[in-house]
Amino acid sequence: MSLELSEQELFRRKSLEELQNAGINPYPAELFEVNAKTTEILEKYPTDNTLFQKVSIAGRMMSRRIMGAASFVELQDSVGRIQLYIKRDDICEGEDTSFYNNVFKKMMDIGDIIGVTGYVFTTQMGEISIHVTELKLLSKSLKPLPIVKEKDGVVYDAFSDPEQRYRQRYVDLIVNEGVKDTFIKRTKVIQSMREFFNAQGYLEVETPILQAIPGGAAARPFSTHHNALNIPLYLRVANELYLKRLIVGGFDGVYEFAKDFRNEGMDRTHNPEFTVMEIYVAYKDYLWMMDFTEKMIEKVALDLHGKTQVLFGENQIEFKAPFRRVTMIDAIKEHTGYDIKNMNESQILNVYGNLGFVKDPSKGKAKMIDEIFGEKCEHNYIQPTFIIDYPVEMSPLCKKHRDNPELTERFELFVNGKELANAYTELNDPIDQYNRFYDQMKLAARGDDEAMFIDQDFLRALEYGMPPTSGMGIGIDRLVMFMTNSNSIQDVLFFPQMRPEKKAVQSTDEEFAAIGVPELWIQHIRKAGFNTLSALKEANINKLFNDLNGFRKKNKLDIAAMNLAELTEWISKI
RNA sequence: GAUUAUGUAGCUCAGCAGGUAGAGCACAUCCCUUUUAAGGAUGGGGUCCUGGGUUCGAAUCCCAGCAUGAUCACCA
Repeated sequence: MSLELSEQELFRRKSLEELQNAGINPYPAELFEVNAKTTEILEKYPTDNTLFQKVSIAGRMMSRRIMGAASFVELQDSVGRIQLYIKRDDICEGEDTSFYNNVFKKMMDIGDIIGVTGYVFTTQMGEISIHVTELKLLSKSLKPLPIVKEKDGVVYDAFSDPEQRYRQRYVDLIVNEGVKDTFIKRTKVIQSMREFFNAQGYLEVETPILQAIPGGAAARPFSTHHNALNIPLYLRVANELYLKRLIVGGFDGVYEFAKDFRNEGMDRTHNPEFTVMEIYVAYKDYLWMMDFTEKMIEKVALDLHGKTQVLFGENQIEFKAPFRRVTMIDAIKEHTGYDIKNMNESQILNVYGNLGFVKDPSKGKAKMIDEIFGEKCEHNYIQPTFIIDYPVEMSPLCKKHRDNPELTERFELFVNGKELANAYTELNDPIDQYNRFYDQMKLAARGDDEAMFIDQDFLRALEYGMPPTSGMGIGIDRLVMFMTNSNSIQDVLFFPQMRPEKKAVQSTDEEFAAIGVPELWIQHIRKAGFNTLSALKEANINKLFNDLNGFRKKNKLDIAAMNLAELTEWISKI
């Protein structure tokens, strides 16, 4: 990024000054009365063209075509765009045409926010437009916007650089069609789910983000430090253990839309902070929760799209309940041919090896089964599918299966080959829970760095008694990706995590002046590439001398040539 | 973290057998009273990501770094 203002930015700053000199406040304080939206006009006017004959509307000027004494402007408000027809004699008073010729044509630019009043009509080309009778500048734009044009669905000169789109999301939202809609849909997804939960009387709650023991999921946490208590604290990786404490406390159902934080890799489907909805309902089991989950997702699809089929990439996903249910063992049998039912650890190790995995003694039975599933099965489940009944070691917070103590009552929902939701019949036997935590410690000792810590207070809560409960967590970012046909998590987060932007350092004018650089030279020295005093000092003085005078000559600067003595004098003062 | 691609004007991109840096849009000036991504004419605008190296000469070739994307690893 250049430190200097571009020519276009300089023009706009000059226009700003000229506006002020002309007595026009480029940033007026008073409200601007708006009585219509662009899309509302475009929808209603064709059916009744007596409407909108005294319309007042505000937004951003996105394009401008000046045809002599008349101009066409595209005005963009929060919902859409409409064309304005601006005629010199209609916005000027009497013979004085300066408002049109100077203020509108010269001092205003694409990107400025304006308010207009006028009446709606249809142009000869058949486009519904506003014939402007009054025009007011509401906010001057000093940075030129990227100009994106579109005709018949073809976009020209799209603003597409991901770095700029994500770092400057505001620009992305202004110029790229459809970006706003994705985020509106994101909010609708959450609203739809909230309605679904509230209708059944479940309580939305908030639980700690800063946790002394980061529990509830096997993941590496971010750590921080609390000064007053002088203890380490962690950003939560899950809120599960807190929500279950609330079920112990006597709520029938609690849920939270939670930001979780995991200190792991970033890619198209992972951001360090992400949103998860977790819900826990007393006196239910995972079979009930499957019904509940598929109904919830069906409702979300209907609320967003009015139908249950949603296009994702090349796949048409059918979210109509009920979803298919497959046990993990059947899934592995189906996709590898191996029936691992009733196998012990060494038998599974064999299968694991046969399937081409590298044997690793730190990996327990469950971890191997999980890898086999992840590698061989997961990607096959394009249509929503519940995978159920996971091995017990993989699920330390989940109740053992009612029919088979090797398994747990757990399901994960897969869509388009990706995990979307995860749920259990929750473990509420405190002794069993203690033993499972203990097993996790042993796994940790074997080298599994994702094994969980023991949360003593959570065990204490279970000792008081937790009703049979089912809990479910669902990744909101992923759900939104599916519902908006977004290929990347960065497209459904307003501000995805990025590496910090490089900040170019620059010495101030005062610092340059302090070593004796004449005011006239300061900006030219910067422009010639010497932004800091230390850059001057480090440069070879003869090269510096040549560079600066070369710059002067090349740019035909109307200032005296630099002499070497003068230059040496500056450098000596740094 | 690994591999790889990309980084040139405000935006989108050409240029790269090494020899004065280009286009479209945007911008400026002038002309034009209803245009439809674009009315006409003329013009200005560049640390070719950064730093080294090779060379008489580097946007172009080599090395390192930075940023971004993709793939993989990591992520139940």
